[in-house]
Amino acid sequence: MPSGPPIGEREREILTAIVETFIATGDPVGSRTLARSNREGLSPATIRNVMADLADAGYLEQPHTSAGRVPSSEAYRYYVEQLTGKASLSQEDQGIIQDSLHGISDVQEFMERTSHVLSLISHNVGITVAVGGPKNALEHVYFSRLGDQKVLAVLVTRAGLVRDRVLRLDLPQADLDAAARFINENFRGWTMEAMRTELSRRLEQERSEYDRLMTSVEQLYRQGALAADETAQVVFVEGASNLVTGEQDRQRLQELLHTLEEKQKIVELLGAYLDAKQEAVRVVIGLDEALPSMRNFVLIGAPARVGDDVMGSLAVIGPTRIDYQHTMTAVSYIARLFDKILNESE
Amino acid sequence: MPSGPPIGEREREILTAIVETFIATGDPVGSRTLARSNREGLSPATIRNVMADLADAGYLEQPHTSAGRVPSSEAYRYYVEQLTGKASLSQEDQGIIQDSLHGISDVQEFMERTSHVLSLISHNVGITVAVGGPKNALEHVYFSRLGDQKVLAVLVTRAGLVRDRVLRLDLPQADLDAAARFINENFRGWTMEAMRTELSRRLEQERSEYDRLMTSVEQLYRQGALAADETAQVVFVEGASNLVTGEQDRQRLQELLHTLEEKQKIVELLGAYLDAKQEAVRVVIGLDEALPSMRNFVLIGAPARVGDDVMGSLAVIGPTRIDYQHTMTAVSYIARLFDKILNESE
DNA sequence: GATTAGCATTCTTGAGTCCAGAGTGCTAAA
DNA sequence: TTTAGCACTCTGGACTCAAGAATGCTAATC
Repeated sequence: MPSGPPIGEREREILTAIVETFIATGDPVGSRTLARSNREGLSPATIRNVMADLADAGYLEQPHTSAGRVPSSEAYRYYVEQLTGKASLSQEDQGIIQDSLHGISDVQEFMERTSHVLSLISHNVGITVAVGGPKNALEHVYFSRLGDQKVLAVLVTRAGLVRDRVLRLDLPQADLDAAARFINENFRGWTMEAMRTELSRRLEQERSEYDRLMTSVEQLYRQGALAADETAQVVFVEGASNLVTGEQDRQRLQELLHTLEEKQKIVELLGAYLDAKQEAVRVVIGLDEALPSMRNFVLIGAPARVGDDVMGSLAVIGPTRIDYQHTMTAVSYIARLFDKILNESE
Repeated sequence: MPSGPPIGEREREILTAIVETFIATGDPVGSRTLARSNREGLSPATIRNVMADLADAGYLEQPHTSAGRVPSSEAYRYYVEQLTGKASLSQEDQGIIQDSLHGISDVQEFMERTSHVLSLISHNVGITVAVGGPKNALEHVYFSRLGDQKVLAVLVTRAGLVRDRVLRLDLPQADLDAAARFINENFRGWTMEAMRTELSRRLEQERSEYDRLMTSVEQLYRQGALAADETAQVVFVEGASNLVTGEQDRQRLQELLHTLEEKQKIVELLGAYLDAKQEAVRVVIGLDEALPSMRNFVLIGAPARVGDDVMGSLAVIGPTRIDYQHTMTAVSYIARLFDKILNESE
């Protein structure tokens, strides 16, 4: 689809104008409208010619014969690419962000609020994911006997993520302490994955010569005290109601909202598109490959990092008709803030 | 509105039939339709007379002159009241519930899944709230130094709720341990509210003779390590997308979804209507008094308790046109299951 | 050769009309 | 007390119609 002759200056300008007008109004844009708002006084006819070329090249689409043109995914990609990225956030937006995120030192709390803030200032869906996957480094564990048969297991990752669970176990506190000490001394700094593998190996190997300690550890392990699978990720999705205005088709709206409720899918989506390596804001146009219900939607996201550690991702999901410049600026601003605020305390 | 002559047997029967037909079809129901499905062969005309009476008494409303009748809130209340409550859950639903909730010992996890299950089997919005308010009894606290300037504070309530926060503080682990010991020894079993009051009193009083211990405690206190305000409640809302089908008005749908995103409002709503004392399932018809956007919506909820402790609430929110019998049965079933499963381990 | 004016043509959209269908209320008969 | 009959009301879908917005093409113009 992204074929055809290379785009010249005039084509570029007109394409940009079309994208911007369409984003602003939502209506297919015609040659006449365009001619009016054009700086150089090009006539509608000329513009029509250019538009025909752009359509041939796959940048424009026509809902029906006598409607204006609508940008294709390819057009949005092109548009985003040529954005300068120099824009800065309005005073007002900066205020909203500062007010909500100031003075937070808890990663999860930061992420929860961030998803909210993102949805507020983008008027779309704000999403944050705190990575809780097997790649995380273990900081320490803590076990505490609660009732007759209950044990509280708290697991802290180096990234500052805390996961707690109440297990059904009946072990004296002394044994729990011993088990915690054992794990903390042996596995601090290991990835969850490696820790689990090694632990399971040792449990297997030493099965014959089990002592009290290993019995406790095994029980805790079996009960999932050290679980850190994909499902352990923490996801915040906020602002789904913002989509009601945009999506006309009832059926599709429902599917859309339903998809957003499936946290697991969202994690996969972000995981697939936002790899941790790349630094800056990333724009993915056309999410339907990953999620069919997300046709005509885009993802604008950035990794959330503190220093060199990736703690998760921040993103906005919205229709292709989203305000790219503004949203990109906001996402990038918050991503930087994330680093800054949480770094202060390191 | 709920006035007029007492309802006789025939009226009762017809009113019930109207409510049930309306719930099933969603269309205003007319005398003709009703006459067809009526056991005793009453003629449309007779039914019309009864309907006129019921309308006078405030049980029926008319969208416009020549449409059928629609049940009023009063009619739903009456309908719910005369439900036998004897119905039992289908095998299939029981299966779904058991599969999702089996073997969970963590209150929060149970609640999270429950909200999902409730939305699944009611085809509406499932809501659970774990009480985290000031009335909760403290079980114990635990502090752990994380990094240079970070402290993890874990607070466990007697109800089994765990709340963790990372604070920005720089205290050696020894001091943290001392502070935790102090709080655990002095305040275990106190309500959060009482604990906070007493603590703040002592801090005030002994300000002059501060020792190392009290300094640590004060710092922790100030940083919110012991916070347990309303906002600390944990709320799970699931299945909002189910409302898309039901609500026709775009504007209202948006408001509705927006309201459901405001967790705080939801907590208040449940708090206002589901007082902990009453045992069984409660049905509240007409939520617009509390939340204007919830006109034409009902709440079907029950307290979530383990033994005598109230841990929160379970509820379904849906349109007045909800399947009352089924939803009530489901809510009550899960409420009992909650007690049963979590009690096993006490 | 690039640009533009002119024009026939296509397609959407909203307004207006019309009619069948469903339901009501009332009166009079059973 | 119940029911049949009937005039009347209101909605909603089908249809038509005209205005408006765009287009593509051809021929004239710079």
